[in-house]
Amino acid sequence: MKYHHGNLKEELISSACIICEANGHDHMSLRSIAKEANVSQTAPYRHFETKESLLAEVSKRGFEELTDRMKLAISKGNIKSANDKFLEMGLAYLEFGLEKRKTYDLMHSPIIDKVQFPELLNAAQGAFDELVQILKELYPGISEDALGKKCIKFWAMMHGLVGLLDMKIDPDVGSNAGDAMSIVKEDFRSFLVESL
Amino acid sequence: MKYHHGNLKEELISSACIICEANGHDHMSLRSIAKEANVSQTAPYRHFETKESLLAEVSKRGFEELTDRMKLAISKGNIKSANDKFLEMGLAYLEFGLEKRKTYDLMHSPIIDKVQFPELLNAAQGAFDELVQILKELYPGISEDALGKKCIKFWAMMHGLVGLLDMKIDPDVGSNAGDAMSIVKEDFRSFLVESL
DNA sequence: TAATAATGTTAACAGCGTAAACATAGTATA
DNA sequence: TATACTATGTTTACGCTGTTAACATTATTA
Repeated sequence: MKYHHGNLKEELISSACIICEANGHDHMSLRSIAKEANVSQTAPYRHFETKESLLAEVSKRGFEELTDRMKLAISKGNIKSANDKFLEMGLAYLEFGLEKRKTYDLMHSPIIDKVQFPELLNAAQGAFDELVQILKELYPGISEDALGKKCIKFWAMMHGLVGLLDMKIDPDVGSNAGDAMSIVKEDFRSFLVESL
Repeated sequence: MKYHHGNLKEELISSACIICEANGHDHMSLRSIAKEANVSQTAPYRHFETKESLLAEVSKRGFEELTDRMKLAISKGNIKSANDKFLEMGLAYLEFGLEKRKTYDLMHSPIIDKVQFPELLNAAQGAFDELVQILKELYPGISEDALGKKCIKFWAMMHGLVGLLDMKIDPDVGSNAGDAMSIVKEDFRSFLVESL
């Protein structure tokens, strides 16, 4: 049993990522993460100033994965048109939000002030930039102003869609035709096309 | 100094509403609320099973206020067309989300399982129904299926817009033309019109 | 009037984030 | 190589939290 762990910081982060996605960030205690790493309850403080800064790291990795997924989605070999790229990217965003719902919640939780964590802010901006790029391709020659509005519109819509699925409000207006997720995923293409 | 407070439940709720909006729901302790009501730390447990159920009540009142604002917005005397009604309602939604940001966060926070609080679920559905009604007016004779999609689209967009403003991502794509809120509010009408 | 229900208090529990003081291991310098 | 320094761990302790159990007081009902 060695005194120094050797790779504690990394293990704490990846543990935190797992626990966060499993339990939600508000059911995740620093102490339990430390215990899982077989380390004393205060050991994390050699690597993170506060619990919040560990959560910021988890959030950052979330945005990095989201960015990766968005990039991957538009680089699939058989996709040519900007339109298709955009739709694939939107789907990738949605899928990330649905698959990693708890992490997604953390990423958008007000408990972490992104201004206080520049690297996190940067990671979030990275994902947003993917949308900007694809919209520039989709609307060549668009003015900066119009582009800004498009970005807001689509980012908001995608973010809103993910959020909607968590609300238990039935989005299909009274009928009981299955859960929101399947509806959205099925119809997402036509849904977005209509919005273009 | 009387032993029985007389109106404790109501006072706890309204205190909670205020503290929640001031500090955010995760910086609000049951004990502090009890103390503010000059009552012992465990007194709230005579009226609420858990802290969560008090928060559920706060959330419920949030949805009720949101619904009221949406109703009020479309009943202004000088508004005639369904189109205008819809835009006013959207603005009302946005304004609520921005003015009562912390409460809005609670209302959409995953820490409260709406299924566990039927009255809360009902209140949330009430707000959603306002959107459904105005969209039915806006698109007379629309199929249930198409209506469902419209609802999802606009609810998601409005919810997403509110969420966007909290993210520190600069939504105007690089320029520094002020904060997101003013941009969105200024351009909201043309923004939504474009989306209709 | 007596019993009961409603609503308050006090005391206590375990879990939490965090700080301070201390211990050990690895690294750089003389 | 010996020594100082830094990085990284542990132990202990503090105040705050949500919640439960046992008890006290008031209001209501039979």
